[in-house]
Amino acid sequence: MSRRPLTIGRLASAAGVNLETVRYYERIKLMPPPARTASGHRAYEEGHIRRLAFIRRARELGFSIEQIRTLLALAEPTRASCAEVQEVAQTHLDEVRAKLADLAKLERILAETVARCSGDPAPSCPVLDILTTQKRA
Amino acid sequence: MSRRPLTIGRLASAAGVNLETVRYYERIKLMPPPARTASGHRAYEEGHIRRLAFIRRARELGFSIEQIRTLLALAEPTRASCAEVQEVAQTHLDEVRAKLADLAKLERILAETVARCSGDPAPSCPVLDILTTQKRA
DNA sequence: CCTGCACCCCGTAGCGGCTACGGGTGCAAG
DNA sequence: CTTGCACCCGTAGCCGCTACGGGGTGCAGG
Repeated sequence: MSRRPLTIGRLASAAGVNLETVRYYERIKLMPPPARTASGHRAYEEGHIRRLAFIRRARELGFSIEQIRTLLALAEPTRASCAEVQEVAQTHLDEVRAKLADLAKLERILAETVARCSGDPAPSCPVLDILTTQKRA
Repeated sequence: MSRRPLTIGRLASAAGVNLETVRYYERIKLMPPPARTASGHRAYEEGHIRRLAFIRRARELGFSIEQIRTLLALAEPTRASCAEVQEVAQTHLDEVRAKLADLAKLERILAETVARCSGDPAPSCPVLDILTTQKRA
């Protein structure tokens, strides 16, 4: 119920997004071009906050810009289909799981290797050993 | 024990790295500029393979280019100090663990949400709900 | 000897998803 | 009236490559 004009700065902080990012989203047509004041300043409405907040939460959940484009289209009131949304989300979940597995493997190797470090100013080091060892994927 | 000249293509495949990436590493001074044949082709030596393979393994372990620069300096035979190497690796391990934790949280939220999808062409969808819900970090 | 082809040369632009910079207006409070 | 912030715009930079285009080189087969 704010009466102040919805400038880009206010929109950005209302949605918890960087101001420059809002302009970027407009450039790549993720956000629609808003109305302008006589002097050319952007004038947003409540709906823009909701859209931007949606985008922000989707980004936090790691969805790509293109996936968000799809989700936004599917989120249109007339259009919503849980099955189609589920497909996008499942694809993303699969990608997240793949990255997670990779990162976990990495963590294990690094943790084991670092743990074997003496911490001495010695010339032999397990970390360098693992990087120098001839092993091919 | 190969007698064939070590061209960039051979070096790249010996170390398991893309050819363009080798030239990129040279541009950013991660690989030293090699000797050249009369016609200007790069002529590498065995040492270059070892250095490039080191870089590749470090990249696979997720070290940044700048971290690798440091590791390569510390790996110099005269220079090696396990304590200093350990510090770089520990920093990287901390970063990996932070990403891992974030990604795990993400995975849980996505998995839970997707699991609640009906799969119907219904207008209500848990995935859209979570993106539309007003919650601020 | 000539042709064809793989390999090499170089510089530059593109990817994703922003972020920063620079130089210019608009506008409101003190 | 002046200060100073918020906004305007276009462009370049970040990381770590990858791709593209338009050439030149080197070697094997015919």
